[in-house]
Amino acid sequence: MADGRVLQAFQTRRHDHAACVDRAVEAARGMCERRGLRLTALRRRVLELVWSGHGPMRAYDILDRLREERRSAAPPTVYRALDFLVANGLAHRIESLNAYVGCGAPGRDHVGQFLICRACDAVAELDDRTISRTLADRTRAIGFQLESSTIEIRGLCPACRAGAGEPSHAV
Amino acid sequence: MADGRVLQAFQTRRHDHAACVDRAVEAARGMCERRGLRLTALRRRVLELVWSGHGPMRAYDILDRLREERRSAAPPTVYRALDFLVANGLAHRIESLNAYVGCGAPGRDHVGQFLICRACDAVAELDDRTISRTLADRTRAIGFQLESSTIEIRGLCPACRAGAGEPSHAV
DNA sequence: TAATAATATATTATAACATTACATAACGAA
DNA sequence: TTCGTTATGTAATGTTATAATATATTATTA
Repeated sequence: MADGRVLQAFQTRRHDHAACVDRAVEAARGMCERRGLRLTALRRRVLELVWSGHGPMRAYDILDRLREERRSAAPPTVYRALDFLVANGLAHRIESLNAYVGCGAPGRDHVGQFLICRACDAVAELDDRTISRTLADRTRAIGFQLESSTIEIRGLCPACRAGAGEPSHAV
Repeated sequence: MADGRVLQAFQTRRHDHAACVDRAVEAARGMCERRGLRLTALRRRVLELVWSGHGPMRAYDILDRLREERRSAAPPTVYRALDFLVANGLAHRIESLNAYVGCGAPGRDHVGQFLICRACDAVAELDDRTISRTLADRTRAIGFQLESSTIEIRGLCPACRAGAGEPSHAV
């Protein structure tokens, strides 16, 4: 009943974030190789920037960072790279924020369910089968054919809810 | 188990849409009166424009229509009216479309779950307690405190799924 | 009913988000 | 190498949304 998983959990303040980024890039490299996709330097760099925190990154924030290294960067540069990442399951777009997060389980077929902490700005990604099955069942019950879904939940993450102590955060 | 309701169903092609608009305006008037809110001419007109179809209306489309009658209309004019309508439960914003729909059950306390037909552009609004309870249960299970949610489902409505015949549409 | 306070709207400007269109460059297969 | 494909550069513009300030309208109450 309660299968499905937390694909990207809330992180503690002092986790090794460089390792998160490395893991994401490594996973992306493997996935692209297997599928014959080109993880170009630009796409790889945008992926790193998307992963520069565990919080949502906006396109123009990424663009600003990119420009520091690549004079030619312009809006299409970053939007094209983001489109590639999203199309191939390496990142997700958060509609309610016009922003992007790295995918915690690239390659795994899933619909994302996102928990967004309003206090620390971190995002966790779920693939909870109970939720997706319920949505499928209930929409089918009224004759609607589900093709894709946007599930974005705002609230307080466990650490921020506890208040002080060891809050998780967006890095 | 399957309580909750369809707050705004998909409509048939030939339903009396003027009656939908009238009903929405009448409900809004009653609700504003009970709560001491001012349903000004502008807000009422924007509500009518939001309801001019059963599909999502974008702010600048509303603005264009409004300008035909009110020379002074500018972006803040329509955004302020939309903010009022959304804040008071008379309309909902569809995040994944940057657009707005009239609420099918103003006054009723509910979280919206939206079914958006990609073929005819119509939107149905659910308040399915099985879905909302599942979301609450599953997020609580991982320690997250849910405050609000965005649930937007894309796919095919019953009529468009059937193909020909009597497709529903956005009016 | 005139003064006042609160709310709503007008107006101008600009911020924030995203795409179009076309040129050039890099890559990869024949 | 040539050619076709894919990726990136470049300029302009389209779309969505808000800031800031002024004015008008409405409601209250002295």
